[in-house]
Amino acid sequence: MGRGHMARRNTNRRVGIADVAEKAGVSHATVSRVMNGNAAVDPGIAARVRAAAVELKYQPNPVGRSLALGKTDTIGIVVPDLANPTFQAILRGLSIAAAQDGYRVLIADSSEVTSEEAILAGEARRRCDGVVLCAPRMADAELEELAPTLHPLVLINRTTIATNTPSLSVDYGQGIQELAQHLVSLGHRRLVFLSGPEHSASNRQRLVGLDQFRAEHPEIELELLHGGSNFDSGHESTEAIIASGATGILAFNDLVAMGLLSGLHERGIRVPEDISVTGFDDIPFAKYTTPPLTTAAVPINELGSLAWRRMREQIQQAGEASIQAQDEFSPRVEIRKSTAAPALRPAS
Amino acid sequence: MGRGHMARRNTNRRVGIADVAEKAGVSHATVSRVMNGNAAVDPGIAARVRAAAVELKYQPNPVGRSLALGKTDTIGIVVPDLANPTFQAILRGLSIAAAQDGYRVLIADSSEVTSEEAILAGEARRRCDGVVLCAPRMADAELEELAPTLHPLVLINRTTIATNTPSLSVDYGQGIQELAQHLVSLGHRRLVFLSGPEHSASNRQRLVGLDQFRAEHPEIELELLHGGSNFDSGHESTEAIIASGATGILAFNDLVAMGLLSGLHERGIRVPEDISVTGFDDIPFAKYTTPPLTTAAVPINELGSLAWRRMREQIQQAGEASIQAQDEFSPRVEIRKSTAAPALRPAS
DNA sequence: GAATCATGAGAAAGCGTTTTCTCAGAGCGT
DNA sequence: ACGCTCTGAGAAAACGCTTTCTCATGATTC
Repeated sequence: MGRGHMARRNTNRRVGIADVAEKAGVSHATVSRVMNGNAAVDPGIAARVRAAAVELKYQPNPVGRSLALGKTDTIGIVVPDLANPTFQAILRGLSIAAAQDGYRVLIADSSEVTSEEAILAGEARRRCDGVVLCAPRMADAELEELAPTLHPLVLINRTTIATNTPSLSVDYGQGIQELAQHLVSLGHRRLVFLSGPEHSASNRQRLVGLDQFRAEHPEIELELLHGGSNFDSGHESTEAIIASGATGILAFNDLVAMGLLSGLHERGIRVPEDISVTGFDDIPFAKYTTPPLTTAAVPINELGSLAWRRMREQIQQAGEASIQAQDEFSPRVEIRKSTAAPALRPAS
Repeated sequence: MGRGHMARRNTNRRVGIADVAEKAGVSHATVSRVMNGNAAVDPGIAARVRAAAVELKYQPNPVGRSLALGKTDTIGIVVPDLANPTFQAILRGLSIAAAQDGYRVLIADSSEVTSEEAILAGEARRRCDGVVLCAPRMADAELEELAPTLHPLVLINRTTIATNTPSLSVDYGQGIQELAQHLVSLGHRRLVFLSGPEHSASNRQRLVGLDQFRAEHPEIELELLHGGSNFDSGHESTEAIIASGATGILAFNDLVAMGLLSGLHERGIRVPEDISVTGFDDIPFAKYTTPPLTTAAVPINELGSLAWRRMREQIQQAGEASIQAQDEFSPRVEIRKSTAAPALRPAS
């Protein structure tokens, strides 16, 4: 009995707009108006409403708002691995920048499972006003197909052919060339590139950069060793690196370099006296390794905040489809102590 | 003209339940039923609906669902600083564990601004089904008052008096005692504790642990130096540490220890030959520093997943208020290479 | 003083779902 | 055959808010 079949629910219910309206003796429309300052409302009434609101500790339900407004004030980010400092930094920069504009970020960790990325991104998009996607291993075709469905979208380290999705990328090809150049100018003649995951887009970029390097430096011996993208894979490559006889090692990234550093240390190989090692990314820890790591610094903190700026641009100009910026960062070689001239030219 | 004043919107509209219903020739109620498998529905009709759904690529709008269901399948986490590996690890563990149960996580970084934490937590709570709160510096009174309003809540490294909010904490007091004990048993007699942020709850715990240690070891000289919680503060303390004349340093955490390590290295002080240094937390990088860091390992990956488990318990037993578990982890001392017997007993 | 206008508040539709309520029709027993 | 129960589908309410529409009231103007 009672008026509605759900009347009972109203006990222990969270305070809603209706409660405020009742207390202030106005309609909920008016409450909404004063809360959002949308239309002109009599100052006296407005004051009464506001008083009622604070007294009841009224806080608008964001889900209701979202449904009515068609926006969630939330953006999603999908990353392949939250354990990677690079993605941690992007997430952090994004979160802080977005927060400044009143947006929150929802995170989706694909745990390196490439096949899940598209699904996660889609789900995130439905819950959020936009998505920033880090999917280094997703196939180009899949990305191309997925991108338009995600629309407010910004890509990290990937680009699409269609020019309407902004992307931020790092010129890994140039960075790795500069690192190689650095080693060569120190006197190294035998290098090895300890490569990253096979299907990683950024690894491919490094590879083409190194091809170019080879073309320009035919005198340099540059070997390629397969590895992964984390500590352990760097550590596991220690023996192979030693066996290679190279004096200069280009590790896929800082994590790999650090794993390698620790492996070499265990084996009693001195860095940089016996072998020079470079990383990539300049994660916060890179300058605290022993020896401090020579690496290619990518402006990791800016990436996140710029990602947000690009996202915001899209959200604001909703509709008016325009060509989006494709930002590319040039890494800057950060010479520290893990590289030096090779001690003696080894017999070749 | 047209039927409603918003009819125009229906162009370029996302496909909704109504579209599926129309295509399948049923009511939207029926579509909902087959999508959720809630009530029995004729297999033939169900098939028709499902076909229509896939053909239109229908994906239910989560905001609509959330409003109707009163849940968002999302939990929030508020952390003081996403740059800290400890919180990164908690976030990661939480995110992965929650994802396994179909939940997502929304992140709120308070950027160390204690006064924002309560607000952020409140906002997060309104958007989510629960909140996990890391607020090491929030005043006890404020926490006590805030906790009930956040209800499905799990606290990290904080506890409340009211026994109905689960909390996960690390026994920092015990851990620091064991580290001190370790140094003493190596032969150190002059120690300094390089403390963390003044109002940090976990710092206070370390302090009481050390008081107890002092009581048990009146013969040991234990000085206290004020510091912070990150790399830089550890680095900045280098001179003070050297000046202290101590041979065994208990750093607030691994970050501080690493900063100190690098500062000592720059000054030519050898670790562990001249000075022994310990950290706390055992962040992933701790075993790759040079020398590898002796530290107290907290099961950082478990923290996140256990936080989710406790959260899930609360979400499931919604209503039936029961006493919640207060989990406490005992850190395990991880002896590596940054600690050793002091070279010579310095003149005292 | 009557007609016009501006102001501002309430009624109601709409956002996209789920779920209750209700009722038509089929199947069954007697 | 009649009425009964049962199955299953549609109508409509509900979730909590925003916003359009509408209309009353008081102010303004000729």
